[in-house]
Amino acid sequence: MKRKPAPQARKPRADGARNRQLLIDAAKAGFTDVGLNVSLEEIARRAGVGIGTFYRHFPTREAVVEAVYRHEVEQLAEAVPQLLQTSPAGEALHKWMHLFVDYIATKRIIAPSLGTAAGRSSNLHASSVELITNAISTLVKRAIASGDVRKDIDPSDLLRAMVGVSYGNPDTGWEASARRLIDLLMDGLRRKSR
Amino acid sequence: MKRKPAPQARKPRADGARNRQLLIDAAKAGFTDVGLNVSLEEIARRAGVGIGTFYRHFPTREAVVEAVYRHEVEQLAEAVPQLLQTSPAGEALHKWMHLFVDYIATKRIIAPSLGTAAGRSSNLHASSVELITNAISTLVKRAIASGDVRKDIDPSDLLRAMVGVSYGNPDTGWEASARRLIDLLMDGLRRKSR
DNA sequence: TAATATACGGAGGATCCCTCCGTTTTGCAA
DNA sequence: TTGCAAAACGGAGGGATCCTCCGTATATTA
Repeated sequence: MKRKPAPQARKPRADGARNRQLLIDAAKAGFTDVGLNVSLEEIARRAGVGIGTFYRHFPTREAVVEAVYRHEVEQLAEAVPQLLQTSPAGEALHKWMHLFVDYIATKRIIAPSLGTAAGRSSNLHASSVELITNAISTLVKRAIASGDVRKDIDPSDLLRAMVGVSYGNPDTGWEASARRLIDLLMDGLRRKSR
Repeated sequence: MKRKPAPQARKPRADGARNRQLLIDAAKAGFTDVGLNVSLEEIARRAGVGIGTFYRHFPTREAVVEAVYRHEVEQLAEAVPQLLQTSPAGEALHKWMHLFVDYIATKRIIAPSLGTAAGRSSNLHASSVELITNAISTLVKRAIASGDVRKDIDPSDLLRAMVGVSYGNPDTGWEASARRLIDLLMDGLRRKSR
């Protein structure tokens, strides 16, 4: 029987957190540069850490893929307040839509590996859908309130349009095309319905 | 400068063709038994050939995956005339629908690896869609002509229904469920609209 | 049957996966 | 500050896999 006189956990070590982030960044770079099958040792090499460190943070390849994806979604969500602070609402929405293209770009690469270990992956999917929906809803509301875009915009429709713009396309050159269409979409949004 | 006095190629060696087929069968078995990541050496072992022979037939893992898929589709197409010869048209259609479940079963496994080497894979997809569409159209037409099924059946709808039955389902037990639904579907088809 | 194009088989070097453990660093308390 | 223990680091190394290369065996043709 053990007492637990000090349930207060120790503060997580700074190097641990730093290396974890380095690994996630290196993994994303590796996926986009080399492909979904980058060797885990190369990811560790890019991050400047030993292979042992890699495996302590991510016990399986799946784990690092999931971490990269989760980080992408979080970035998308966290960008919202920051964009709203530094740009007018309409411009914030526009910039965010371009961030979304980045997000889709990496998602297209790692998607085949995301669903592999079924089960809890559906949780991941559900929570990411929610985060993204909230993000775009907030941005649209603010842009409507500030008069930057027309009033009759359903955030879900806009989201679907962006997904369609990014997914329905052929493999090569989809990204440039998606960005052009996003700009077009934004022009349309700005035509106020008065 | 070389002449080409005898453009007639030599007949392909029998052992080569045989081993190629053995490898495709072994690969399919390996994918379903072990998973998409079976080692290529195990596939060669199952086929009873050396690893060198494997690589001569399939230079990459992708190549063998594609060959397995192509073979599945071909089997589906080739089954049509044979079924029509040995069974009444309605039964032929019913049997073929069950073959289709087998096809989906392996497709579900290897699909993540099919799109990997983009580009010509779209050709593969297009041609397989065509083969399958032709197959089911032929069967439906014959079954209608023989009076085995009702007249108002659109082969494309039927195909979509079968895909939906097989794909919309959860991971475990989908196959049994799909087969039950297929039988149900067939019962519905047999109710003549007169 | 002889000749030769074709296919076979597997050894071996390179790479990758993952574990294990001695060493180093960091946070906390004295 | 200093000392200590928890936490993290790094990389050697065994096992598995990938893929090439080349000597040997076999089918086809004449």
